[in-house]
Amino acid sequence: MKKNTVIVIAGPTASGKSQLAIDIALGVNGVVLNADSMQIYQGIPILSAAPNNKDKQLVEHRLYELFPNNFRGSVVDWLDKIVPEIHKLWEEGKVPVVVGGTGLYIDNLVNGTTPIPETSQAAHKQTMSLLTKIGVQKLHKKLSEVDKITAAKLSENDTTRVRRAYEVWLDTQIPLSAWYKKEMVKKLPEAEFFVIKIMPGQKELDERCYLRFDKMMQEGALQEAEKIYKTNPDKTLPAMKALGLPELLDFFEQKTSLEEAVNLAKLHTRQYAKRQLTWFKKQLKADFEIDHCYCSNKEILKNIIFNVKNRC
RNA sequence: GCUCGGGUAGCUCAGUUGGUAGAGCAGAGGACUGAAAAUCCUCGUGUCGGCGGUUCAAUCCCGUCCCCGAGCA
Repeated sequence: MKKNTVIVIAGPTASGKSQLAIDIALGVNGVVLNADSMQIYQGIPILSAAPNNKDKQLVEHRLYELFPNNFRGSVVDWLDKIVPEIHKLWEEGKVPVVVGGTGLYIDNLVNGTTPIPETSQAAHKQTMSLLTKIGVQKLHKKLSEVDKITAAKLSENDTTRVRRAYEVWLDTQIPLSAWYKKEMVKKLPEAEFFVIKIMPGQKELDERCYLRFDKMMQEGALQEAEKIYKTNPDKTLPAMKALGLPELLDFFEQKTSLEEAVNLAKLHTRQYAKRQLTWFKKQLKADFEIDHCYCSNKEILKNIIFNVKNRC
């Protein structure tokens, strides 16, 4: 295998990614690296399904629980962490096995990032206050005056993207659409990626989503949520959106029963898995695809490792 | 048994001063380049509880029956 190999495992929640990552890492002298936007935060290991001690004993895991949960992280914060980590592993003669369900992160790692500088606090704050003052639709209108192309592409209700586009314009005086014409910058141009997708059918996945949350509850998800609840968290923080956490916080605030919270958490997990499936289907190209959830299948594992060694 | 509510989409409910009805959630599909476990887009025929009556026309008015809830006996 080449020295600059990076194995990437993508797939929806509950598809068995983490298990596959461990099995592959064991087979190729690898180290598992996190590519999940929730598992980068501290204080929610159960709800975010971060690897447990048993997993960590089997094979080394890095880039989990990196930031405090009141930190607003982004793809770039993660890239800044994972890129040096991959270099380090290459030097150690180990294979990085990147695993996670956050398509955007994987996409940026594999295909690169538009070289927009980090937006200033001032631009961010100004946009946020504008947003709360005039609302998304009017902000979208303002955006269309300075960046017609982006505005036309976005729904006038798309808070996240309208905000981002306006912020970039405000900060750089260059429209986002102009930035997108520039060439993407790959942070690991020398890397040889081998992308594995797990793409199970929905029915199979549904059941696993439900079971997954039951298991979380058995492992102490409620206690974890209670700890967060006691810190009186800002619910707009990314980490506070971890599936199940908003629902359990509602329970502690006596807005719902526990049963209802659990049912909703399961539902939302299922809906999320579906969104991931859609994303991976078209947005990410794979070198190897599995059409069922992975449960330590030796044949599949052998096949994958054979393919990796053959190609990389 | 009587009185009052209510029975409308898979669920919670709007609504029609009579011209056969629409939101949220759920469901299906889709988008996605710095909050992505986020954010957003598209898709709505259902004996309007049953049966009669009045009417050109009834889910709406009247009668009656059935079911659910509350109160009174």
